[in-house]
Amino acid sequence: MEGPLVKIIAETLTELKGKRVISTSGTAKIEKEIIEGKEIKDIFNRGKNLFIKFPSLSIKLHFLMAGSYRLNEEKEGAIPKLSLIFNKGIFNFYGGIVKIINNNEMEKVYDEEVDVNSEKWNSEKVLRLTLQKKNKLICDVLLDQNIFAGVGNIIKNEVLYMVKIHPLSIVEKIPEEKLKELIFKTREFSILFYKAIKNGEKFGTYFKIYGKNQCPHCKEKVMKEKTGKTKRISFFCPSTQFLYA
DNA sequence: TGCCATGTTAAACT
DNA sequence: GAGTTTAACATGGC
Repeated sequence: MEGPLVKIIAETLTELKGKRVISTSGTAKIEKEIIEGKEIKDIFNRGKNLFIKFPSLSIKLHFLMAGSYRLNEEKEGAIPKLSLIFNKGIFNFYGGIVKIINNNEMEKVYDEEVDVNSEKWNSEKVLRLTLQKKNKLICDVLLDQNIFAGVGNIIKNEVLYMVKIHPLSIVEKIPEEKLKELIFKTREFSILFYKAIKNGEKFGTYFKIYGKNQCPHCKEKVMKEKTGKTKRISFFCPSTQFLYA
């Protein structure tokens, strides 16, 4: 699940703010008791991570591919990883990963300035961090959550296609202006993605290359292969997208 | 029905 | 020790 969707979930869950956790349950191997009796101070996302913030510590939820949640109901045939039980109501989280981290660490490790959907997104910082990965493949760098928090495999493929850069291009070989264009496009597309889902549009409405067979630009067959260290699938058109190598 | 994938982490290797 | 590969997790969709 990519950043824009997690942001929407975080916004949906803000109604839990101010609620006190009466008890907890679930299969997650964490010290759940530690949050019992505590009040939810905030709910927000940083990239793909969803944070439920309590005084001094936070629960970090990650949806991975197939995570989900239910508010005030159970999900049929699934066992919660974590349930937060309130005086009135319950929050259930399924699949994914649950962790408890302290708030100092949260602020230190999960930088809002690299979150493609954050108001504090800082393009100069993202450029600086990207340039440090000079000999890496751009397809891998785009998935680096310390630089492009919230960007997932779909956004990766779409933005590379939009700016016509081949996924196997090497960072230091890409002209800086072109790299800037790519960086701004990750932001632009992530916001578009967010707004589309908010407006109830179908998931995938704006995809041009992800999951496609034919390049919309030159009509050639789209390549589909696992690329880079991350070995995630890249959909790309070798004719339309230039290989900087 | 079986397999893949909007993803990450830790263990097991080399 | 560093780098790479595999396994595990969970489930909707094709």
